[in-house]
Amino acid sequence: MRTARATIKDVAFRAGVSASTVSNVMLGRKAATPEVADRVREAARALSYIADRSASQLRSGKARIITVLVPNLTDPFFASVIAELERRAQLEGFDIVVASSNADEDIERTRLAALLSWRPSGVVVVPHRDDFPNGAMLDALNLPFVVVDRAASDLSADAVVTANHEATADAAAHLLDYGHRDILVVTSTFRLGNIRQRFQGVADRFAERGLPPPPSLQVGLTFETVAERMAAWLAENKRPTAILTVTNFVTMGVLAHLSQAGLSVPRDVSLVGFDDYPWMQASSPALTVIRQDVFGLAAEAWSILRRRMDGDASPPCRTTIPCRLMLRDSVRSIGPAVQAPIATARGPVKQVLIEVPPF
Amino acid sequence: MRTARATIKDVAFRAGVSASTVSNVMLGRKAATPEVADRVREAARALSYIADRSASQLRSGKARIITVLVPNLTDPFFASVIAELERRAQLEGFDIVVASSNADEDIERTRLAALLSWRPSGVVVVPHRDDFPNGAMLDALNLPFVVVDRAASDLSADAVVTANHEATADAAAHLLDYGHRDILVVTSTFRLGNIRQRFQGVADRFAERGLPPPPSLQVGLTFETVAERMAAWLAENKRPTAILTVTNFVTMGVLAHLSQAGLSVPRDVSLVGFDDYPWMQASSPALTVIRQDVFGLAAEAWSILRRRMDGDASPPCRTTIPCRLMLRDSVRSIGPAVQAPIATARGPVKQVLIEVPPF
DNA sequence: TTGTATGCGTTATCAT
DNA sequence: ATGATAACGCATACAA
Repeated sequence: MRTARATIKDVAFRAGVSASTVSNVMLGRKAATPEVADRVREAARALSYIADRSASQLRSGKARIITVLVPNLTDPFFASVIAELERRAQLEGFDIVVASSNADEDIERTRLAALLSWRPSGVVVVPHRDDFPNGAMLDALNLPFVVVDRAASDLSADAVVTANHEATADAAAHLLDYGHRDILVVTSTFRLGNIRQRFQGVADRFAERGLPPPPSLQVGLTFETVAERMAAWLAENKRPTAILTVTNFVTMGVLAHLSQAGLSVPRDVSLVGFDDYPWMQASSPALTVIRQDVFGLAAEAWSILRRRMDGDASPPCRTTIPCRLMLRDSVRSIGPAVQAPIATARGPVKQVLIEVPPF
Repeated sequence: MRTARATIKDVAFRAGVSASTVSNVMLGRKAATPEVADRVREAARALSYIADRSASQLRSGKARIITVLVPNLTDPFFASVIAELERRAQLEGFDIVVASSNADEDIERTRLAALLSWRPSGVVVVPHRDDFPNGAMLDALNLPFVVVDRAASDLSADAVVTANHEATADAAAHLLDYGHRDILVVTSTFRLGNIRQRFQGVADRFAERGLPPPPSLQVGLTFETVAERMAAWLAENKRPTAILTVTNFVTMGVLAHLSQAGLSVPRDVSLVGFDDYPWMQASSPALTVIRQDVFGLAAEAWSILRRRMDGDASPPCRTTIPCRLMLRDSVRSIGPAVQAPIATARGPVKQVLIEVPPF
């Protein structure tokens, strides 16, 4: 039961017109006699005609494809960015091709090459390293592309990044205001510049208050190592009064360890997490977190891409998207001098539930 | 600084051979003199040649594209399925085009049409309804496709689904064994067959034990409504001793409400969640959950797709992937007669941490 | 307003 | 083993 796919010629034949008329009608490029147009559309419908993109793209040179490359597709941060890009792309008739690099240089290069074979209109990349050596491939093709989330400050490419330094500085101030001095900053790895910035934000705020930088701990990139490293660190060091985690993934790992170790938040230790996903409010207590503006990141990336696709050739630009500290219940006030009582601190921040699209 | 993209002819010219030879060398289809092959590869490298998919596909008729359509890309369940499909596709040189339907019939149809214009080798769909009316489009094209997660039992298409009924029946047995009789089943919506099955699993296990079906609550599809409906229900009904949630999303919402309401798990109410993501272990206490085998679902979907792409024309098949009840700490034993003490119940289930790929 | 002719970049066929 | 040629399905320029 082979059902040969209808081509433009089949439609033309059935409608009793030429292929170019069908093309014009389907694309709405030229005015056609209403009656002819109807016949064409009727024939197309009857044959379930769907234009072949390969042919269309080959001929027109226009792709309407955005390719997205991220380290992995399971991290909710990257998944959210893709979701928002797809939503915007859909509105303007672009399709999204996704690929993951598994944080590997070679895979990243290979995948990028595969994505480029699509002749996409634009590319969005979250590189596995913030110097993005594979970016040269994109530069050489003079192709609109945006680097998201991980971009060295001297990277010569359009970039959209989170206000890492500010965000953690704010969080540090919050912890200091609540009387915390023994703070542990738990990071994934300092090989990533954005992670270094997040630590630096804390250190700088500490310095402003005349304090030495807090200790930091790198727990690596796999979930298993987090609990392990946390346990080892806590065995050798005095337990801090507060922990600041700098990725959603580390936040999960640290919480899992605390839970296993029978430590309660915020009774035994206060916590400020990173990123804001629904589960962080499902957590008991609801977590005080640094909310990255994922929509803002994706929106800006899309906006830049659109500009470049429209021919904008101005120098590379870098946009920094601010975060917001969501005050909830995982930080408790300790010590005598609380500069910012809970009621006040909560004031400016709306305790909205995160909106989740229907599914 | 326009950098014209190198075509196969450019490579051929530079290597001093014909386009056919370049094609043969690049695709490794015919044997070529090693020296010639090297010259071709060298030229290709020098020109950063990447074959144009459109042209290649148009001529060869082979696409190496899998398109995936899901209700939304933010739900971790769908995101995980896509991640695993991408991983497998990558290994065999397929690319993934993704799209979301926003759980809307019309968008689903439109997106499906857009995806089909790629002439994909295969399609994976999580339809917005389990009767999947838009599946006719795929049938008509005689295109390999697999329906995942939501598939009416009489759906005439390859389908991979979770063992919904079994899974919740097991969970119900667990709760009953721990002495719970007042159980509330919180669902998203009974419009979905898989959700109805999940409730039915509980009801049937109750019936086996001579008990009437437990109450159920539909909390809808947006995060806001969950807390609202939960609050309303609890205001009018006696608090159950245990809650069973049947999606990861509902689990989050219920936990968020319990946290807001100051109710502690499992002290005030026991909970069995659905799906198993890292945050469920980060939760305090670690949640007892029904783990859907996302990898299994994706692996089977891929396997079917491969078979169909290889020409298998046997009748549609439906595969049911079993779940696993992960016993952790959110269910407490109540009442006098505990049939299965914690130590025993924990025995067969390894308390492994979920492996998360590096990012 | 509609039709004819051409070519996009590649691969398949066939000839050498 | 390599090359010449044609054709995939469509959109465009131009002719009618």
